[in-house]
Amino acid sequence: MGNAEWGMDADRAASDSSPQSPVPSPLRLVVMGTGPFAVPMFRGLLAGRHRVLALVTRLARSSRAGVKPPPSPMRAVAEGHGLPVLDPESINTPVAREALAALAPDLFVVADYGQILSPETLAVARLGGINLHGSILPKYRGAAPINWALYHGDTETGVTVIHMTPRVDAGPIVAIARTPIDPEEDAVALEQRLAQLGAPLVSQVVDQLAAGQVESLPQDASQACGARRLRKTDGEIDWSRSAPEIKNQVRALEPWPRTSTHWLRQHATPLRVILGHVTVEARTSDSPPGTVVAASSGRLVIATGTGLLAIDQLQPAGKRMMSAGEFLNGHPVATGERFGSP
RNA sequence: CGCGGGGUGGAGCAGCCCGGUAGCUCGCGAGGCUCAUAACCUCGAGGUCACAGGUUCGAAUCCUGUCCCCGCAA
Repeated sequence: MGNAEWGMDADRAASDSSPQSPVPSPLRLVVMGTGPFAVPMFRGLLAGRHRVLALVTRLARSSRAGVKPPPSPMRAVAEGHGLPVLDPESINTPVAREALAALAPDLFVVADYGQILSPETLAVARLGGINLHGSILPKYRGAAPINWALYHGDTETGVTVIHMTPRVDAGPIVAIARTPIDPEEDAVALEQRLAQLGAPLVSQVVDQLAAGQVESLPQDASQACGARRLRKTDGEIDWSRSAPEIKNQVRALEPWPRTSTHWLRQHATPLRVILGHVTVEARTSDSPPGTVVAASSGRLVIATGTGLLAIDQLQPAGKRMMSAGEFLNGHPVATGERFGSP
């Protein structure tokens, strides 16, 4: 359901060249993507038999004065293939739509792009658009599905390809793939894996579209939940949460905004530290949340609301990520001191 | 010219404001203690104090410039 129109369009596309041929005509694709999540999919399409006309990506802004922004991975791939790159401030202006229409695309293939396509923009492509999303929809609709899955301690996730509709991430499901989450996996690693998982899925769906053989399922809206964009403040540790919850937070918020707290040291201003790898301790303690219960022999252990959390790696403000041992060599943390918000 | 922190033996830091022969916690080497040890004790090696210039009798420390790292902000 929901693909009747598609099927007719795709049939027509196939019959344009050779009505009886088992190999339908290649589609004219415009890929939209910005982050690393979209790269494997992009490479897969470039290697496939369909025609990639252009990349649409978000405008690269300089992050620091006098320093060039790091080249976006998607842009680099496109330039490597001599593809045109469009980076409109907004994809939904008449000007941007004209530029897209000039390419006469059959299909938009979108992943980790950063802008929401209006119905008018979506209509520029003959078959509309498909989107690769980093969750098992309808769970975690929105900007940060991978992060929120980790944050909530999910043990399974996946990728979903949907037919794009005006409602964000709410379109009918065309393909889905699942994968278990490793308890130690962080958002960067999981995103890489999901990107790899999604790439062949997208190519397969594009092939099916070309052949007019797409089946889709509407999402069960009653099961939907959101995955809103991350905020800086999501990275602040509330030590009254449990040790496993804080560990999930640390895993989820890489590479941004990361998870941080402050060493509330005596006779000095609080020192902000970002947490790297942490371990949930089997022991428990009666100390109030945020209290240092061990700070020697290379081990830094903090009491949480439920359970103890060992900080294995941390990065003091202005410094690099270092082991707890290194940190303790230069910073006289004492048991009984507190970590928390200043 | 967005704001801020920092570059000191292999690691992490102090010293800098109030210039005067380099210190702490580790690591490393040798020896000792010990049934034994990542524990403890003693001794030791190892430093262009980011780089360049300036001020000074004398600069890690003050001044100027350069390079690099990081946090915030986008």
